Amino acid sequence: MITIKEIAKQLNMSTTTVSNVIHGKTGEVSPSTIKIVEDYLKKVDYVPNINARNLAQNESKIIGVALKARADKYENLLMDPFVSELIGGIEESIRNAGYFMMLYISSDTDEIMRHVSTWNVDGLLLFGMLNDDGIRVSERYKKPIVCIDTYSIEGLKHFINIGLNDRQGCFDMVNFMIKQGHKKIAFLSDNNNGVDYERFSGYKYALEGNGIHFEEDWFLKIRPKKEEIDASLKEICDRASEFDAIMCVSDLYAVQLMCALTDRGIRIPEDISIAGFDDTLLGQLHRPALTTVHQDVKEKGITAMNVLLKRIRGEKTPKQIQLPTTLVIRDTVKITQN
Amino acid sequence: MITIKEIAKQLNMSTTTVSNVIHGKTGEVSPSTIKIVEDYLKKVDYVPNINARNLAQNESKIIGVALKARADKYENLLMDPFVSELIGGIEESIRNAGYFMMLYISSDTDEIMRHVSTWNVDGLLLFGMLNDDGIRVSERYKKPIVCIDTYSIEGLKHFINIGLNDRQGCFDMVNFMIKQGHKKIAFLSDNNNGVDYERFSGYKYALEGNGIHFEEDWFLKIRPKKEEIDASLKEICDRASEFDAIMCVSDLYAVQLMCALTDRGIRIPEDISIAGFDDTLLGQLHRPALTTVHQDVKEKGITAMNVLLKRIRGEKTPKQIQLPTTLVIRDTVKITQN
DNA sequence: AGCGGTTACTTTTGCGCATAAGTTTATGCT
DNA sequence: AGCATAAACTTATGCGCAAAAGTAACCGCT
Repeated sequence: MITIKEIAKQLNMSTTTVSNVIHGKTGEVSPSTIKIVEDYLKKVDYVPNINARNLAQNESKIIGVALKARADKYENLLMDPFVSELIGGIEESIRNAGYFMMLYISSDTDEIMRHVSTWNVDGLLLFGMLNDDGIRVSERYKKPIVCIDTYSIEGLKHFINIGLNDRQGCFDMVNFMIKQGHKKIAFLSDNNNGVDYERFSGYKYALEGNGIHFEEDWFLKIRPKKEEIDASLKEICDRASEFDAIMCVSDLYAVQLMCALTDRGIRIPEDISIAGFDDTLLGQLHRPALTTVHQDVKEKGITAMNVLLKRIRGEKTPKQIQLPTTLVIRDTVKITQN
Repeated sequence: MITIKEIAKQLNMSTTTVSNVIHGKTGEVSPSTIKIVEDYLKKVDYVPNINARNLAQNESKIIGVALKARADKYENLLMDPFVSELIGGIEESIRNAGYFMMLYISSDTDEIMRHVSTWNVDGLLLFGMLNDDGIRVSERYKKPIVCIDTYSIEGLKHFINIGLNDRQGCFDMVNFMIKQGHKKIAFLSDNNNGVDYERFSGYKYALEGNGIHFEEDWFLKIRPKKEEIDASLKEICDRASEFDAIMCVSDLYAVQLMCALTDRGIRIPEDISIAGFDDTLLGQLHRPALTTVHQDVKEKGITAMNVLLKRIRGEKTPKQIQLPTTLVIRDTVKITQN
């Protein structure tokens, strides 16, 4: 690996001159020298040593992207098309901005924050809730942090959040279902926090707004662990006849549920209607095609990165951005002709 | 960010002593001093500056993971569940080994190699074919490179490859279909190189081995671009009646095709049988559930990383590893009872 | 001639760390 | 006592780069 020093020696000049050419400080160097240096740089295919550069400049040009995997949820967070689509959008933005992406998947916020500090990354994108302990650790990390989909009170206090109008999205969908004559609508989720809680709230408001009384046991709790999911889905299927429809907190669950229902001969949407949330490939490529709440995942990733980059450059940004949702009516919610 | 120098000053000792404690060189420091330093380190939560460390040691503890996106194929490679599952496996291995993952998605091999050199990454994992130009550039990069799923002659000559018995997998599946009475079996793919070619070969061998003559127009070429895929799928559906079955080069295409067929009232497997390849979530969560060739994607990622790590440590490894496939018989290939 | 200012450089310093080389003190051994 | 040696340190150097500070030559102007 050739260094500036070596180049300077070969060309009989100082390292500063070479460095100036590299950084396009044309005012400092004569045109003829510039030419000489540039030609030589090209000839030897000079590549700067990033560690040296970062050490000297105290920056890293790295954006940390931390996915807080919930150990109980999936073996691999990336298995959810929602997450991989998000990462795709983020990666693209990072690259376009001339930064690099350090992908970090862990369930240990502390570990994440430690790594981020170690690497001196210029900014951090957090996906998944931060517990209060994690927030405490992150206090020490002085660079910008942008969260995606956080509803943690502490998190919102400390960080910028790029979110979604989750409540509204679910509200709209449940309203739509009610308008189609559905009354007994269950809600399927694996927990009652953060995003899931918001969506649940939207669901509940829609019920109440239409004079439908929400029964506690309409909240269908799914256990997502690999070894439990089948049993969990079975329980839910067994209760399917109690409901007109099930509002699922994500496409992934909606599709898993539909498979389980179909396997038991329960027809969608004739016997029961299903709605999802996220509008991922999984729902698009299912038959019947999933009626779902669309969010622009890629846009979310891009927005988050743009905000982060602005903060890195010291510009002001809103503290909170909520992206809109739209309904995508396909074939899993029974339509009433009128 | 506290530095070793500062710590040394506070404790009235030399930086070397502090450094020695950090690196566990207990032979060089008295137990009492170790205690003092360790306590202080914990107290101030010392985090080493990675750039300085790497500069001094000439290493980076970064593993580059480069996905060569084919610009024509998907907007986002990560959209394919196969890819995201692979990344998940790789990330886990990298983290367990105490390294970091720099994810890089690009269609420009040159750009990738340049970045890799810049960052002085300790090793590189390449997914997607390398053109000869890319290989030329990579010559300059002196550290280990492991490819995943490469069949490029030049690539195989220069790098380690972790692959799959693609040919055998397809051969087995087509044989199975023939045994179930299928005769006119088409092959669906978007190109005729690398992995796709291998799978195609397996398909062809199986036909020939069973005395079925392969007609050129049994190769169904799909155009994966977003704006063309629907038209492309339509053309294929229009020819569906010509075939007993379609062997698809990937689950993604298989599922897309099934949707297109279903939408046209063509029943699977009654009217036509479909088989996929990869065994991703997409096929598992489709109904009818996709009959497909299974590969352990996560295992592939882990294997690739392990080989790479061995090479980084200077250990010997095989130049080529081929993972096995197994058939997963579900519901999209019509079964003949006998 | 003498001065300010500009151009085109070079020398020097320091980023934070690891480590080779050097120093001092204590310990063991004959 | 004298000397080798080990233990427990410190000092000094360099990784490759960026940038502050320094220098030397020259130009135009009064």
